[in-house]
Amino acid sequence: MTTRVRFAPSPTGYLHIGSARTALFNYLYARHTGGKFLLRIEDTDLARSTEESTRSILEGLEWLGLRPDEEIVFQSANVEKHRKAALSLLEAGKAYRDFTPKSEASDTSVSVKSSIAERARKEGEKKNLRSNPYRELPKAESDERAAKGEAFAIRLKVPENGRSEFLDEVYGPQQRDYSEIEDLVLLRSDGHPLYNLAVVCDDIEMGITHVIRGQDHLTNTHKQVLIYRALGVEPPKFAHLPLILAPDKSKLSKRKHGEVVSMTTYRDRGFIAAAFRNFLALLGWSAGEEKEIYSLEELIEKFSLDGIHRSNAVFNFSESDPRRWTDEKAIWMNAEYIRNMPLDELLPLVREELKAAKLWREEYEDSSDSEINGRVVQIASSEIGDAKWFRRTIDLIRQRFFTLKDFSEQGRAYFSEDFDFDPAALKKNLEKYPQLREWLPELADRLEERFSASEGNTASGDVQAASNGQELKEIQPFTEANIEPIIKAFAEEKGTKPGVILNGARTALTGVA
RNA sequence: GUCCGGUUCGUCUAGGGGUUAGGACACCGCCCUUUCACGGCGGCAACACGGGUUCAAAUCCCGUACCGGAUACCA
Repeated sequence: MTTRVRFAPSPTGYLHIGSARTALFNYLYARHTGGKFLLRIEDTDLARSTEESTRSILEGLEWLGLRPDEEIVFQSANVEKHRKAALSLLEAGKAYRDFTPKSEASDTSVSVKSSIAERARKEGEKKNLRSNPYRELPKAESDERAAKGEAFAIRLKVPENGRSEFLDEVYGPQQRDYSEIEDLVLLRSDGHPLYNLAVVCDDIEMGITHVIRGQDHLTNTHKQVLIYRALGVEPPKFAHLPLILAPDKSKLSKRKHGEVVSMTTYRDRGFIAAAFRNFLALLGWSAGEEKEIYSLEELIEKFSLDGIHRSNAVFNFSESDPRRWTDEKAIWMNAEYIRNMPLDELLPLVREELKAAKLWREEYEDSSDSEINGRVVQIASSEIGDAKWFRRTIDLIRQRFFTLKDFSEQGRAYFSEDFDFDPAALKKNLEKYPQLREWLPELADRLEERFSASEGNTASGDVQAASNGQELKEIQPFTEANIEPIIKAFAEEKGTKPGVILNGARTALTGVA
């Protein structure tokens, strides 16, 4: 039997980091086992679900490269089936009608969650989960009241004695006494199916073999197993994932922590999808080796359920420090990808970034330059063509960048005359040495003289150089190796350190430190 | 409250009876570069606590503490 897993978000907001990781793990597991990765949008909570959320989630998954293998299932399309399932359970005597009027939601000033916790605490020990007066109502009477139009919810009849058990692929054997599980509502009094029922029905229908989801569902699983059994279906395997926590160890939430938990934030702030995916994979899972950078292929090959942790992971960021707006390891990993990924994969991403920043020029297009090797500093694009120049420039400056945004911000001066000077850089590299005001233009003239692009003086000019003996100096290319001695000599001549010249030039030319 | 889960450097983690407890990020230092960055080398830094079991416990068992999750006619 082939593995079938699913990612089942509810569209009540953008794609959250924790959800994204759940999706990723499902995807990796499916690929690793040669199975299918499915997507189901759990949009049955009409009040909270929005189309925009659905779109945002899809976008996030798309960005991460997690495309479902089959048609997306919208849970709301299946409510009729869910209803039927509840009714069949009722018919079979495995569920009962509860005619208790629906209690009004308590005051809205407190969050729903805490008010529920509060109530649970109050009810405390004396609770008896089998005390519902309608649980043992004779069928005839129940039918009659229903026929008369009295509203009812359908509750699952949880056995009085015994315990629920299942084996979690991550957390091991799980058990829960039935006395701890309430007769959960399957169908609301307005006929609306509830989460646990809907999930089970859909997972059955979709042929799900492994349910991989957040650990916050661990206790739900007992209820769901009960529903599977009542329906006469063998439950799938379950694997629960540790949660991702905020630095204060609270559950990472959209409401509380804002955009740092949203997938789209990372896309919009210049992250490489592969880098972020790599980072996410290592949050709560490990291949058990001393390695951090994994290609998607490697992740798929090495992924296994028993590499998943049992303890929650903290996603480390600081709300007050803009430099640590997200986990520093994620930023580092992104920089690592920017520096080391094949240039041809980076170029299109940089192009998009520059386009967004209105710095893109069509002349940069088509830059298939195979002969690039080493660091050729080519200042003038006129000498080698814009496309080639672009390619080399990106390859040069990517060494110091962390996100794609840096190409249009820190690196703006490479693509536009209109750029800002970093005040700190100005102070440190230019104002400190007033003589630079004369030195730099002088140096520029000297370099110009030396490397001026007259007759065939291009990057590949060394061919000519070789055949031209003593004229060598005149036609050397403008490379790091060739500039260096000139700068050194210049510095010496002016009685200063090359660093002063170099730093000053960099800041004057690019605006950055 | 009750039930369930968890606890190795600040953070992500390896290790699951005998290790100088390993790696990564961050931080610090040195080297490279008479520049920034990259890179290289090194440093700081952890087994929550208390009892067992054992020749030997970070590792197995019990308890405590702390953290988290769940407890809804939400998902």
